[in-house]
Amino acid sequence: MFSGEDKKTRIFQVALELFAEKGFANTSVDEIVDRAGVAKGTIYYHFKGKDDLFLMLMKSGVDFLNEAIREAAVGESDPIRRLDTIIATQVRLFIDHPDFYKVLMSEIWWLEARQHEDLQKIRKSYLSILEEAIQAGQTAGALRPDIDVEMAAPALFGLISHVTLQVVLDSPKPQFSRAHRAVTDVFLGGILKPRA
Amino acid sequence: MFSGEDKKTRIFQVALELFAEKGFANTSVDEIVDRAGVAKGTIYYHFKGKDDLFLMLMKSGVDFLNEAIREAAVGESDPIRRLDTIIATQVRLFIDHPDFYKVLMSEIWWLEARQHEDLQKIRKSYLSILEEAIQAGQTAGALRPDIDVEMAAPALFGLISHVTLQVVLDSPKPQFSRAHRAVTDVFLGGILKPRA
Amino acid sequence: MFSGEDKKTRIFQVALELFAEKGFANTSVDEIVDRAGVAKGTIYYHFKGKDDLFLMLMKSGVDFLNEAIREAAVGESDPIRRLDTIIATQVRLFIDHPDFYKVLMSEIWWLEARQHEDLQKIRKSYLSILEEAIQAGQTAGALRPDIDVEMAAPALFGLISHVTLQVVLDSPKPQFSRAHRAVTDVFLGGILKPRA
Amino acid sequence: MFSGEDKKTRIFQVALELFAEKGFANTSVDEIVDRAGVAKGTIYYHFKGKDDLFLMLMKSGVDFLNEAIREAAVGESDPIRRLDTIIATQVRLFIDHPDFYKVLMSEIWWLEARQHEDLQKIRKSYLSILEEAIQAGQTAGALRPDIDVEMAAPALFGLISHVTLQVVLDSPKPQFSRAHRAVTDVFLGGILKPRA
DNA sequence: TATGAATGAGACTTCATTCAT
DNA sequence: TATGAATGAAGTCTCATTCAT
Repeated sequence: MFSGEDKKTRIFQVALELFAEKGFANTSVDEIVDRAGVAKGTIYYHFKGKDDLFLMLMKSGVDFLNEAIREAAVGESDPIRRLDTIIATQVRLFIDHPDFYKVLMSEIWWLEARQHEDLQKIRKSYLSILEEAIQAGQTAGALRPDIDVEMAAPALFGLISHVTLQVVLDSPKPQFSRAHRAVTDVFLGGILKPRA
Repeated sequence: MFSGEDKKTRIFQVALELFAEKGFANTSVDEIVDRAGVAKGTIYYHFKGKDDLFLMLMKSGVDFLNEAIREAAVGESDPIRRLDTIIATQVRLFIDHPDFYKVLMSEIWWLEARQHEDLQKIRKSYLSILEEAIQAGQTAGALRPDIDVEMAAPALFGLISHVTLQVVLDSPKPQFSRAHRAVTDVFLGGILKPRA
Repeated sequence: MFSGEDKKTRIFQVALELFAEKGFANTSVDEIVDRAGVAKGTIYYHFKGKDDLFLMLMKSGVDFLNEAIREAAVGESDPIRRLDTIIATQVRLFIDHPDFYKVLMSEIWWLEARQHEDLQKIRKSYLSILEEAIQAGQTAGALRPDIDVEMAAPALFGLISHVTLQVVLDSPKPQFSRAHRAVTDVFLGGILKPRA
Repeated sequence: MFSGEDKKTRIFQVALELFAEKGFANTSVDEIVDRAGVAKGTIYYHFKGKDDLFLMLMKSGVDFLNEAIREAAVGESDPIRRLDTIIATQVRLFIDHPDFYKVLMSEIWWLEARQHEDLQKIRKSYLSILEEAIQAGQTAGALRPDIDVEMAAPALFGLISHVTLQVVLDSPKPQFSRAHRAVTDVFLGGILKPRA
């Protein structure tokens, strides 16, 4: 016997699982209800529809990410350490919740084309967090002054997500430290050998 | 009246357009034939089905990319300049064919889950080109020895694709040079201010 | 907080409103409870189901109509004035409760096909009131002897309902007198110019 | 083996039958395809959906009615005979196609509430044919000058439809002449005994 | 007397695919 | 080489109804 919140939560979890396994479009409502062990109507009692369920899922995930990053960065006054903390937090989340980010990364390309203005906004708000942190570092004189800040934010995002994807695909027990090091090495230091 | 090859080509172009606009799953065969101005059966005369059309599309695109990169890199013996050439080529292709890469970037996350073993192979072969180039640079002593080469390849890929996406989204006339500079700046030099 | 009777009454009113706005089949129980401000179960506490609610609604409406007509006609001994009174009463009711009659007029065509035997009976009983009144007038020699009485009753009903519908559709403040005059003019006198 | 037109026609006929038997809302697409002996998709190949099928049905029926009336009335210069011809034509059509008119009469009440602006227009255009004919008779001095022409048209329509309904319900072999006589008797002459 | 989460049958619709021409 | 009417499995969603509280 489950309370109402339990069933809604179960649907949430199962939907995320399935979307991550097969993608949004290839997951049917039937599959969700089968695996969740609820009746078909229950989905439609709790959500407006499949799209709505997806939107809620993404929203709550991105909100969580934003919150986590803000929280992690709040104590850091040193700009570089703040940036590093943000990176670490995000890598950690990607590795802990690969399902979610797989779905997000896949669907992010169609955000404009649909009615997902909400998510679109959230994406921008997320990028702007990165942007601010980079900007702050630049203003403080810790980062190269010629860096194109507007580009650096999506660069960091792409970097993190693909490195983490690789790590997740490679090993059953994904290593946080390897991914984290790879990202910071490349992003902060570049791959070039520093000239003496 | 079109010759057979014309119709097949048209279907190819239109399919790519639509997949890029709405995603693979959200594009129906009806839409493709409508916009292409051919009859429904024509698709099935030229391709085994929708999946086959998609696969052909991706295959020809990635083959083209590989070929272009190989061609561009062939004359360069200096490892850093070779890497830069590869980056430039890829940024150029991303900007010239955003439709194709949007689709590719979206579907890349499901490669394992489906019957896309072919594409999976192609992805690996592509990453290995990057990997080799980086490895060569490292061996030659031009790159930092502590770089995690296996991670650097996907890192570069994510970096390029997201920076280019940003550039494409931002302006109707996407600027190659800005994207290229951003990628090389970050990837090669990192964002940290070099210590004097 | 409403007493039980209040809620039942509210459901009645709201259901009639909605059935009139959108038809029986296009009105969902959810809509009724939403607009009535009661919980879903409450409908099923007070009524056996949606059909039952509908039946009760129609029944009470037709009963009311019959009662009103009987009451109005009771004092009239002159057959023509009695007929006129019946017409006036019905026109008045149609105009005062357009919602109800809209629903009735729409559903009347399916009486046979469904389980609405009750309503079917009621319809016949209603038509027979008209028939009796016409018959009485004919017997008394006030009406043309060649009138087909069995046809005249539905004729009158159709006449009244459609004239009233027109009046209701035409103006926000439907005019009783215009509708009444039109019906009696046509029904009693016909539209032909009397021969001198 | 049926040609394409045959299947579409079959769907048309069967849909009308079923809508007349059970009403629009109570007829499922499954029932239509079952009785028509076609596949489910065939409906959606020929029509946009169930609503569209219904609309087409009503449209073609009302068009036919309008055309028939116009054709019948065209030769008649005498206003009263023209009116009588119109009535006769309509009664004839009602009796010959009771299915269609049952559906029309039932759904006509919800025309405003839906997207049926087309049908709404058609209804008005139909009423205006009646109105013109009545107006012409009045202008020619053949009809009572005090008749409210705007009301007389819906009056005639309601009269015809309900009288015909009665005739159809009463007997398996509906009698045209009885219905026709009843309508003209009432509408033209009224039921009052002419004063000497 | 009243509630509302949960149900599941069944509704409408989509769509990749086939096949006779 | 090309067509397009036809298909039917599978999809999303609605909704009257139930039941534990």
